[in-house]
Amino acid sequence: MASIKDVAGQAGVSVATVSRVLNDHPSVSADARARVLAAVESLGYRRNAVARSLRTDQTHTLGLVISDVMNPYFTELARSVEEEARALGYSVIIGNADERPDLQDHHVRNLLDRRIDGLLVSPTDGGSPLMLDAVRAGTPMVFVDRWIPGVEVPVVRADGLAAVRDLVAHLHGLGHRRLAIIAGPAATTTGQERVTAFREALHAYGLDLPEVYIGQGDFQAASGRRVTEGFLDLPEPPEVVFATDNLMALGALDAIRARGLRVPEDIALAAFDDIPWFVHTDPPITAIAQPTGELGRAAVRALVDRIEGRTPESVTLPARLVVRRSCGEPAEPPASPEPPPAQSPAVRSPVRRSQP
Amino acid sequence: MASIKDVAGQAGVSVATVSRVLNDHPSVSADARARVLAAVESLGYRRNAVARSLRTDQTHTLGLVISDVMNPYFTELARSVEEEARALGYSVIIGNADERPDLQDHHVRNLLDRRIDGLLVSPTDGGSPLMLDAVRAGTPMVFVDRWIPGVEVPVVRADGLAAVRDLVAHLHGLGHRRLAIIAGPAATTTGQERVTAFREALHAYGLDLPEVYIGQGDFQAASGRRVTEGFLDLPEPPEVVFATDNLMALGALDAIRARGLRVPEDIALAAFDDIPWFVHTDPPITAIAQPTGELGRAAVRALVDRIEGRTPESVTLPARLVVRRSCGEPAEPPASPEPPPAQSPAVRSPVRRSQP
DNA sequence: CGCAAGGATGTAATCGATTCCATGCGCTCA
DNA sequence: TGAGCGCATGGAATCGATTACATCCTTGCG
Repeated sequence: MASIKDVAGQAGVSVATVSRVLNDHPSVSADARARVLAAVESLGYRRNAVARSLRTDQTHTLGLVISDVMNPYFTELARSVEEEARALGYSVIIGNADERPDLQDHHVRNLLDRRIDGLLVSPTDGGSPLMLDAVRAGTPMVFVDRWIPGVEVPVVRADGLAAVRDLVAHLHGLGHRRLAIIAGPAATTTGQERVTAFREALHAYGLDLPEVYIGQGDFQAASGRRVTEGFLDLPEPPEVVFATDNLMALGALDAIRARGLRVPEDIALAAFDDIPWFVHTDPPITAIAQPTGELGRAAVRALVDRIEGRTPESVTLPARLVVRRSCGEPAEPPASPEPPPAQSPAVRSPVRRSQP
Repeated sequence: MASIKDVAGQAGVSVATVSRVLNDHPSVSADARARVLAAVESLGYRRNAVARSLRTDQTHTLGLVISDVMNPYFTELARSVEEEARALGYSVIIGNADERPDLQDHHVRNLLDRRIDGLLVSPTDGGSPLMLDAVRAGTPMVFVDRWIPGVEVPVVRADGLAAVRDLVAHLHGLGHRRLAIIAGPAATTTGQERVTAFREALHAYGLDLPEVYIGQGDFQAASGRRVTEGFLDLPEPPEVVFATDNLMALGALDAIRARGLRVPEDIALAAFDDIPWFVHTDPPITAIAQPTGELGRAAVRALVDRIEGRTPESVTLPARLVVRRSCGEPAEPPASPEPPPAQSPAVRSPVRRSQP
């Protein structure tokens, strides 16, 4: 492949001049510029990003370590991250951790070795020494969706508190009293928060969240299936299962279907994370929707701010409830719930599909 | 960040020796090796992949340019590609072309600039000059799923011919006679092939595929919706809609639902590409399943073969029909179809997992 | 007319590795 | 005992860019 030297030779100038043309340095004569450009064209020269990165110590690349690519939520996140990064002149290398801390470490190490300019992480666990070291060493980093407490890194995430309250209000309004939850890994912030939010919302209605109604999942479909089977085997099974991510909801649906039970007649189902498919499942699933695209874009902006020397703040965007049929009752007018926290009315707008 | 020089200083040896230790060159005394390793440890040294790549002219990175990340089929493909690549010591940079030739070019250019060792592409169109140049210049390349005719590049793909025949047999057996298809872009091989296969299979049953029953889609959900609406507006609407990818099937389902029609009672639906969600839609969708994971792995192996100097062959794996309820009739025993081409009985075996 | 200012250009150092070549040393073997 | 071999090691070139510094030339102004 042609190098800058070849171009210089062909154009009859020095490599310095070629480099200046390539970087639009002002101090180049029109004549020289034209000759260089011609040479570039005729040789089909393309700048070697590797050499350039070595010299400038910038790769114009962002690393994104995601918990699970097969999860549509993260896929959408990845997509918006790439789009925004591209708009800002960066490329993105995606690492799929598959909810495994060891894989997460593998990718972080790999990305660091490649000298990416900054790292976007949705941590699978409480943070390995490797990641903490990277933060300490000053690697620009931003957490998305999940984060690691006590680490000085901006966090871009959705706040589901109000939406979970709306969900509980909705469920309570439909007459449900025995509500169960499929939790995510305790090592993840989202895993914990969602359970806490759910429990508190229940308390507000004088309801309890007994231990047997808390199933330990891992954000994967199989665990949703397993936990749901456990619920169904209980002497007094719950009336509602709330899966804290979309894959576990899918697993729950599997398990329920396998027993020959119907949703929502025999048992209701709700999920955290809304995805296009939820409109088409049988029945359509009531879910808490995150502003995924917005999150991805905000995360990239924060990271790039950090890379370019500014000091970004954490960003928290609200999630919202999308009511469908999986909890009983056709989706229709709010019928604002009765008792306690009447703040934040349930939003029922259709699922957004376009992007801003 | 510590460099090899720092390590050399700390260990009291030359950089050459450090490099030898790092690359396990045999000619290093146990003593020197130990001192280097200790220095590496104490400095937390990590090899700079950028510098290394510049010198060795290898990045140990594969580029994957995919037509659409939001399509679960491609997501799964990407995942398996990354897994196999990792197993072989390569990283993967994914570029999402979003079915847009310009974006595809952007990514190819970017990846080439980054001097990736090889490129995996599922082309969005007939091939831009850029891509053809790259091939001519000797960039190791492999096409996955789709390909560009006339270009000397190995292709790893699924053959849906037999499965499409099985599908038509199934539909015919259910009494359907007016079958329509939502085609993909004519610029893609898969877009054309699937229509051709469908038409021929229909012919075998003495059926015709009239122009009005061929809708032009673009592999995105919106086009599936639009085309399906067109079909439903016809004086004589089809009895079956066959969407040639899963997103267009989703769009078709949308459109059908929006008219208040039922699947399969009012109109049947089938799709190319099977995805986990099809089990849970209402009704579960009959689809042609590709051995996606296997395709991804085979593609990586072929590409790495090519990179390491061997000369890989193209690989074609069979797709298979998965019957569900969306075409009528509960899914049950094959009930081998009656009339013509009795060859290639519907394959219902589990997905093959072994490699050639 | 002479000198300073500043534009255009080239030379060479540099980034962090890898690797060829030369050197020094200890051994073996004739 | 000395020639020769091979191992361990260091020096220095190299990959392809960027960029500080030096140099030369052209202008403008006093």
